[in-house]
Amino acid sequence: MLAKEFRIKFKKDFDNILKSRNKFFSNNFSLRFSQNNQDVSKFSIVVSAKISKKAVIRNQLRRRIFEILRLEMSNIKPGYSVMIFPKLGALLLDYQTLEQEIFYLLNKSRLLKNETR
RNA sequence: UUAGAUUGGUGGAUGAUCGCUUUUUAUUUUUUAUUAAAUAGAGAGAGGAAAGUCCGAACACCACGCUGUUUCCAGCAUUAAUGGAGAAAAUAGUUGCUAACGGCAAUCCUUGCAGGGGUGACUUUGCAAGAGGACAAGUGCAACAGAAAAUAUUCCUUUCCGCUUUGGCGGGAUAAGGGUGAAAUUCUAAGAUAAUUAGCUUAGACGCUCUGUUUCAAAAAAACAGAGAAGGGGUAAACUCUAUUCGGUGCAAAACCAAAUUAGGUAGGUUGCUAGAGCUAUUUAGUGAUAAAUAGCCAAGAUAGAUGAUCAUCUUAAACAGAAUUCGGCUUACAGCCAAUCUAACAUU
RNA sequence: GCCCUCGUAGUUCAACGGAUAGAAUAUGUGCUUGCGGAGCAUAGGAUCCAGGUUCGAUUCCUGGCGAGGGUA
Repeated sequence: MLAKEFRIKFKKDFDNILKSRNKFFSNNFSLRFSQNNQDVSKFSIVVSAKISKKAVIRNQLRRRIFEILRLEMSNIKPGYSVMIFPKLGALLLDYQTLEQEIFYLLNKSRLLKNETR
C-alpha cells in the first residue's frame, strides 16, 4: 500500500483527471493522468464492482497494483496525478504479468524517467 | 473401527525481505505554544458470518401549546385536563425473558415418522415440524367429475299404488347400499309414517360460550360440575371481524471551526468514533431463556477508505469471505480439524 | 451507505387461483418457384431457484439469486 501522501485525496483532483485527454490503454488496463503542481506524483486505482462482486477479490487486485507502483516509485516522474482502471481480464493475471503490463503502460504514457522504447 | 446425520467449538502456522494505518517512547530541527516535522525503537491492527439489508433498538435532528395513546373530534389553560370515533400498516395458541423485536425459553395443541400394546377404531412413548386468533357475525370462492359443491335435493339400487301392448310408463315413499370428487350435510332414541328414514317435532350425546373446582412454577389446554345460546362441511398466506402495536428522517444524522469573498456557511477541517444493553471467570436464583452479585480485563477505528505483497517450509494457492455510527436477532455461504449425541455396517467379549 | 422496481418461448408482450400456459416475430420441415423472397401448412421451444398456504400456484406468502433505476 502506498503512503497517504502518494494517494489522491480530493474530488477536485479526480474531476481534473477525468476531464483531461491523456488516456492510454493496454490489454487489461486503462490509464488516465493529468499534471498537478506538486512535488510528488499521486495515484489512484479504481476497481469497478462489475469486475467482481466480492470485495475481497477487488481489494486483492488493488493492493497488488499499489505494491507494483510502490516498488517503481523512484523511477516515476514527479508532478502527475494518475488513475488506473483494471478491466475484467486483469483478474486472471499473476503477479509477474501484472508487473510487466503496468511497466509497459507507464512507459507508453511517458511517465517514467528512464524511457525504453 | 469405519461411514453418515445433527449440535457445539475452531476458522492456518513459522521464517526472510519490502511496506501501510494507529498509539507511544527517545533524539534532532522548528514554533508565541508539548505546536509541527523528520529519524529510530516498541505495542496494536477484520468476521463467524464483517455479507444479505429481512426485523428490532440506542443515538441525533425535524414537526407538534398540554393531558390521555405524538391519528381525529371534543377536553384542559399550568396548584389543569378524560370521553367518543378511527384511515393505512404490522403482529397473532398460552405464560415468561429482553432496552426492544416478527427474536429466545418453557409449555399446550395439531400434523408427520418410528417403536410398544390392541382383531380393530384407537392408545401410549420418543423424535421432528408448524405465519397456531375467529368461517357456530356477514360476504365471496370451489375447474373437471358428480343427482347435488350450499336458499340446492334421488342418477343407479330398493319399495308401494295405478295403468299396461309385459319392453315399460305415470304418481308417491325411501338417505340402508352403490357411484363421483380434494371435500357430500355430527351422532343417538322416540313421535309423525303402511314400513324403513338426513330434513319436521321432542329428548339426549359430541362440539360452542360463560362460571366454578382439581391438576400445573404460571397461564392455556385437559378432567369434573353447573348455566346459556344456536343449529354446526372447507377456505381468512379471500374480503372481513376481534385484540394489541404504531409521528418522520437516518451518522452522507448532527454539532463546532472555517478559505477564496463582507455575509450566507460552500471548498476544506475537527468532533460524532469506539469503555460498551462490553468481554472473561466464579457464585447465587430460576425447569429454562435470563437476571443479580463479586473479581479481573481494555480488545481495529480507516475516510476514494489501513490491516498487505513476494518467496520458502509444514500438510494442499487452505473454505466462505473484508469493518465504515453502534448494538440485539433472523436469513444465507462455508474446506479441513476437534468434541458430544444418534443411526447403519463390521470385528471382539 | 440508504431507498425502489422488475424477472414467462431466442426476442417483444398476454394470461379471474382451475392445468393442454396464449399471441406476434424468429428457428426447423414441407408446399409453392427455373432459383430466392413473400405467401400457405406444420413442428419444436418458456413460468429465475428453493420452501410454504391450498384439492389445485405463472398468479398468494417467505427466503435466496439475478437485472435495472433513484438519492446524497
